[in-house]
Amino acid sequence: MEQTTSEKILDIAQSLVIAGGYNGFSYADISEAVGIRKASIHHHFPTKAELMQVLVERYTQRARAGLKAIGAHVPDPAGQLRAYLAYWEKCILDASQPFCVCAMLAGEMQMLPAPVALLVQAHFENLAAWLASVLKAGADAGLFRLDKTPEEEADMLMACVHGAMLSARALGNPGLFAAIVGPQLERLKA
Amino acid sequence: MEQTTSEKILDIAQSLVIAGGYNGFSYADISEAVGIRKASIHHHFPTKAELMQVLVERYTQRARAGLKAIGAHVPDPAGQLRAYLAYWEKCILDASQPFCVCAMLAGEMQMLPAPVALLVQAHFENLAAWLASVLKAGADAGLFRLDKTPEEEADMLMACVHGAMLSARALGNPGLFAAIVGPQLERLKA
DNA sequence: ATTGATCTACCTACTAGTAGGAAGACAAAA
DNA sequence: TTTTGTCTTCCTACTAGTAGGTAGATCAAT
Repeated sequence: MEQTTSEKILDIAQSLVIAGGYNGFSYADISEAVGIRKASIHHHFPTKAELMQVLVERYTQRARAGLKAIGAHVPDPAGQLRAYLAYWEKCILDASQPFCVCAMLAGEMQMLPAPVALLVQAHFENLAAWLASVLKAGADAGLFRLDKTPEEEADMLMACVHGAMLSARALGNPGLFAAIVGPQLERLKA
Repeated sequence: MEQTTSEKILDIAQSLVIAGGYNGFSYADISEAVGIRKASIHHHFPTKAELMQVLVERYTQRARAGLKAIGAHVPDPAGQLRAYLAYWEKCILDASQPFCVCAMLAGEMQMLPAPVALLVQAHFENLAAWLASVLKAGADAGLFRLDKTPEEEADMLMACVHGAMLSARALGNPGLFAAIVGPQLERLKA
């Protein structure tokens, strides 16, 4: 076996969350897609809240690892931002993951089980902090010209990324993501 | 009677959509909030899809009227953008309408009844077109310095606004909206 | 012999939606 | 003026289907 049932369940659940959010899928949907009975999913994840907690934990952990990997493999801050944006551009263009799980769930914040909401918030904080650190490094190196503090610029950039995902989806135009986000990177350059 | 039952239903449904999206509320929720039986809601809106269609139609119509009013009452393009952003800033700060209905629904695009999805898309197009027209007017008057075409700059600004709403919600920080969106207006000024 | 994973079968609560009737408003007809 | 009919709104009572979740059995692997 190369992929456990739990992982299959999480993979399917994640794609369902990306498509329709927390209230947009059911155990029956997962059951059908994975090919096991509903009750068997409860064996792996007793409640939907626990399933979502594990799912978001896994997602945010992977995101942290991904950002760390960019930091390790790409030398300059500009390249790091480009790598981050290129990752999402690819995910959206090939429809493999056309939306951020946490951005999706952020819209439903008020209806989420508290532990899940906390994980979503933590992901936003973590992503903003990473962007801020990259922006600061770039500014210190004289590569970026920042109008505001790195933290404020990071919040602005993160919002643009999530908003670009939303626009691409609303207008059914995957290419729009890059069109919106590309110039944001350009204008940072000193 | 100063507000019809239909309007009450739409008002409640709208606040529920803003809180949790299309799949985040039920006729039972509306019933409880309005104080009439479930079946009576079906009298006014036979199906949920029809309810949502009327709701989004009303929302987008009001939005168009609001943008038109800004154009009529505020003379300069910079002031028009400021008025638009100030409107949302107020809505978010006083929590009267902490999210755009269509931005909320855009996340669930794939699960929406087709007629509703079309209305959501139309609202995005309409808002982007208004922003583009204001940006163009400002650029022609020498008030704004645009790096890209007005249409591209409009897409960027719209994404920032929606992303700022999402960040404010995810981080539980209403003030974040203005912090993100304010500098975007600043940097346009020639 | 026990454990983990799966199954069938089921539960309760809730989903959108329907059938049919009661109460009032209003206007036309007696 | 009263009566009749129609329209609107809301109701109780219901349906079929789905939600998340549980109980208990089977079976293969340890």
